[in-house]
Amino acid sequence: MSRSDIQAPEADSETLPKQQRTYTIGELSRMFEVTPRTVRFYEQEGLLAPGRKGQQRIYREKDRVRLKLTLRGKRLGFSLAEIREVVMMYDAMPDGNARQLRRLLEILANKRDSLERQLEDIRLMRLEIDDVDHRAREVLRSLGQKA
Amino acid sequence: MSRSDIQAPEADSETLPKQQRTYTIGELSRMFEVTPRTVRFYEQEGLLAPGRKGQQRIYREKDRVRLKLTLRGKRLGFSLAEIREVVMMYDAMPDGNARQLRRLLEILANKRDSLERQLEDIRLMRLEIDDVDHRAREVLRSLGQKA
DNA sequence: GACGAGGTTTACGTTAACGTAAAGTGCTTG
DNA sequence: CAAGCACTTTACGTTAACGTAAACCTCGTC
Repeated sequence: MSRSDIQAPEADSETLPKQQRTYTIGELSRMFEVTPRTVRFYEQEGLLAPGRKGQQRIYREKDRVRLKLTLRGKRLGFSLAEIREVVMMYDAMPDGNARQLRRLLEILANKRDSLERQLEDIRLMRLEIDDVDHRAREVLRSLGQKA
Repeated sequence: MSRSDIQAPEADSETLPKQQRTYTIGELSRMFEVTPRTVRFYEQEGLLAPGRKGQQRIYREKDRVRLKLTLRGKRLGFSLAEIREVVMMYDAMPDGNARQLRRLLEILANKRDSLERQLEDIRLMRLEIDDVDHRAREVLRSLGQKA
């Protein structure tokens, strides 16, 4: 090992003062089962803002959380633009002027409404699925086959 | 009014034997707040199969329900291909051979899983939103402004 | 019979969210 | 030092889900 004194080696990976853990793009993408391309694309879209060591990206906890939130939003069918709306304003909060904050509250209320609608949609779709399921099983039984 | 005997006029719109009510593409698209283009596109993708009177499309209850289900699926972030998977097999059921039916049950189980994951995602995202909401309100208060 | 309101087909355009390929950089290991 | 990873930038390609425009029918109406 000819590494000099660049930074702490990843020897002790679990016993850190909660502040230092970083990730490479490869680690992150494996962790969430996305490609590096996707991670870079999210950065380009303003959803992530990793640091750099030379030309390499270094991701911190904050970035990992953001990525997690982003992917969760995607699973719910939100666009990256919508996700950014919330995620970024969350960061812009500390220095937040009142207008921005009110705008944020507005957006949050909208998201909440959207989620409620989704809940209802899920409920209904479940009913439909159960219905189709029942019918299918009955037809199967009428064919003399067991479930 | 010089319409002859093409079909029942829409005079009695509520007292029909449950069998005859039809819709034009314009009616449907207004009803669901989508463009006619969208409705035609869904047909092209195999999600709708309206009848024809001459060159005009005529939609029945069945088509309206399909459209409703399709849009619900979209709100939940499913692709048209995924939606078609379920919607079409639902129709293919009556004549269903056992293999098709088992395949359908499989698909349904997957959808159910997907919905459960979404429920969890919604739950988590709600927590996040509430959190951000709280923080924002507190910052606002610290600025001497109410809510 | 001109016309306006709806419908139709055909076809090219657009946006989001990446995929994929090429060519280069930096480290470490045989 | 050659080779091999893992990372980087640049840039063009691709797919889904429509939008948009043009050009055409077909009514009932003025």
